[in-house]
Amino acid sequence: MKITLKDGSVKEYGDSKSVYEVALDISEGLARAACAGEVNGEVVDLRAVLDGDCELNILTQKDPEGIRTVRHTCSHVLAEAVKRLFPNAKLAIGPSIDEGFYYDFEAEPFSREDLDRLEKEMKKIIKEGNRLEKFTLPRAEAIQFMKDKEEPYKVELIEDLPGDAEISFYKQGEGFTDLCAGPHLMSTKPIKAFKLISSSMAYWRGDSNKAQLQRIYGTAFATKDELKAYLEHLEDIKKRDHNKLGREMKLFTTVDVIGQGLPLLMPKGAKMVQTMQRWIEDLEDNEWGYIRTKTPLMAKSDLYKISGHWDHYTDGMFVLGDKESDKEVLALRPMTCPFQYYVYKAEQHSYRDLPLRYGETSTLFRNEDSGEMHGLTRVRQFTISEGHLIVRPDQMVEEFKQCLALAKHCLSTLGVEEDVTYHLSKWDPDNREKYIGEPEVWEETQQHMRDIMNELEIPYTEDVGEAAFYGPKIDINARNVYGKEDTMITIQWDALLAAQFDMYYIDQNGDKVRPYIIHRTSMGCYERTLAWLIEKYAGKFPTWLCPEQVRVLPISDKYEAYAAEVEKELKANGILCTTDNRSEKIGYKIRESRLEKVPYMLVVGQQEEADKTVSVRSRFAGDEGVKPIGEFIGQICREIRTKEIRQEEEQEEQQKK
RNA sequence: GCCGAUGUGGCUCAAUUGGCAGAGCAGCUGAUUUGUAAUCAGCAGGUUAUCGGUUCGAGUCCGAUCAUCGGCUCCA
Repeated sequence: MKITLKDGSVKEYGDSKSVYEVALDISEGLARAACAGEVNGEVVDLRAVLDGDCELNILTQKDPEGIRTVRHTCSHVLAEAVKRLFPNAKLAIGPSIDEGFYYDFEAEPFSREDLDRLEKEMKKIIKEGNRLEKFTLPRAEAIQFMKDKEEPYKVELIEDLPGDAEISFYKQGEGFTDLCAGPHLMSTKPIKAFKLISSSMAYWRGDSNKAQLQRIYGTAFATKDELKAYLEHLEDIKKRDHNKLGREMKLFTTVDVIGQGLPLLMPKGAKMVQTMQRWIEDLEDNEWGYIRTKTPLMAKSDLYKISGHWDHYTDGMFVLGDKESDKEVLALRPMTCPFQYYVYKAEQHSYRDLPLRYGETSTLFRNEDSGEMHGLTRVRQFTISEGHLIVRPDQMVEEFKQCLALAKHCLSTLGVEEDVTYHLSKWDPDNREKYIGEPEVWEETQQHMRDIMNELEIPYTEDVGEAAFYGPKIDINARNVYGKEDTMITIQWDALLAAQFDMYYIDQNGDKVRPYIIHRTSMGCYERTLAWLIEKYAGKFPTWLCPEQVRVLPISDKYEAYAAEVEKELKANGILCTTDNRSEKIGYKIRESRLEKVPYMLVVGQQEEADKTVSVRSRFAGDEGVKPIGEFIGQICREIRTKEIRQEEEQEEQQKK
């Protein structure tokens, strides 16, 4: 047998070699191999060639499916190691995931030392290099097989499979056999580089009423270098974690006695939020036809009873007073919708008035479960660029599109347009009590939203059961540094709540007609967006967002007066500016300014004072030379006005000791 | 909410088996007056998250509370 690999290299095997042996040989060199090759002069997919004989797909570890297979096999090696060291552990499930794999066990919690021991045992197993052999059993026999092994979770898994299913197993050497659909490597040997990352608790089948299992996370790569790079990458992204960097940069903090999920924005963080808020409010009002409202942060329970939140959402609300009593009960608002509806209802509206686009910078309160709080991304109080559009049905599609366009504009201005995914969040027809309204309305609305997305050529996924209780929505999600997704922006289609609140307009014929409503945000909530920006830019924000845009650095106190003059002139132009008047060397001041990621430093000394110039040093280009003050002001004002995102200088960051 | 880990000056971290809470950076004071990533010296700063317990003695051991972090979404 002669195999020509994609890279042109040729491998020859004697006829006595089985396909298994050939495949194994190639799989050992997976990093170099390719999944397509030539066998005896004919181009074939090696997967297909080998499938028939031993089921294993030959894949390169570089192709995503290949490395998945390696990781999946690695999770079974972990399972074997756990059974060797902790014979009483029960096996649950062990899939490969985006950046690695995990396996759930019923066992005592694993410590880091346990993980280290398990890693050693896994290395041993890999060295033994046992062949993985697949076999199948009819369902009844499979159940008995796992019963004999005293693996109740596996029994449960098999019991959930259809009655006529052939259940597949992998025998991994003499000591260990696991239930698995495959595919797997044919041997444990090609696992060249792996690492157990962490352990934690997970519920059996993700259900908090079911057993608590111990989950071990790990990862595997084709080569040791790739693993090393990945682990370094993990260290690296920790440095831009908003929860660490945001505190270091004094953007926010938390205080024990204030409480969970209630971060304090420090002056620099507050300034950034103010910058964004002013931008969004002016943008919406001046360019996108919005009008502003300012409504209360709390209301009587009566309001939430009308909106449906009292029935659907009380667990998530802060209720002031005794819910059971007859006395007046207030609740902090978890959303602004009904408040703005009453603004609408306070006047009578003609069809000519519509659409009405109400915007509000609105602070909301949501009583998240105590374990859910995280930095600035999951909090109990937050402020959102919220808005509700009251729209005639015939205007709905166009207005919805405009909301998407505004959201995209905000994202691209912030420089994060490429980092998001779009999701059509649908209702769940099998869980109807969670939603109000008729199935036909839901299906029709969802189809409208599909049409809009397709017309705008925005790629999106459809997520069942993620809708609001009153309507489907488009969610725009972003990943944090750890790859976890959060919703940044949401635009919701609501054909139902207007009836709930008896909202109407008068049409051409003088009849009362129900409007439709769009609930939307343009750039999401300020706290979460700030967190996202911290991670996106690793704290090196575009100048327009920086809480300190310029720092004036006099060479010595002889030039304090001139520095003050420069600062005054910058501030008169709306530039956020400070002066470092300490009696330190210029190098020290520059170092500190760099570490605090201030975009522009203006060094001033004798020469500058004499010529009325500034010596510009920036985060983007290093030394930008000496310029007249007016020229620098013109340049930075333009950069701020256009919200330019200048390319960062390629320079080794010196680390703080 | 649940499981686990963690909690020592503003920050980063020390403190043998329970035995005098310590350093660097930051801060303050003084000296220095500096030309593009760290000038020198001195001083001050802590009820070891909070509350309780064990002990002659607790940062260290035990319990509770609070907070922070990881996980509870990926389904043989």
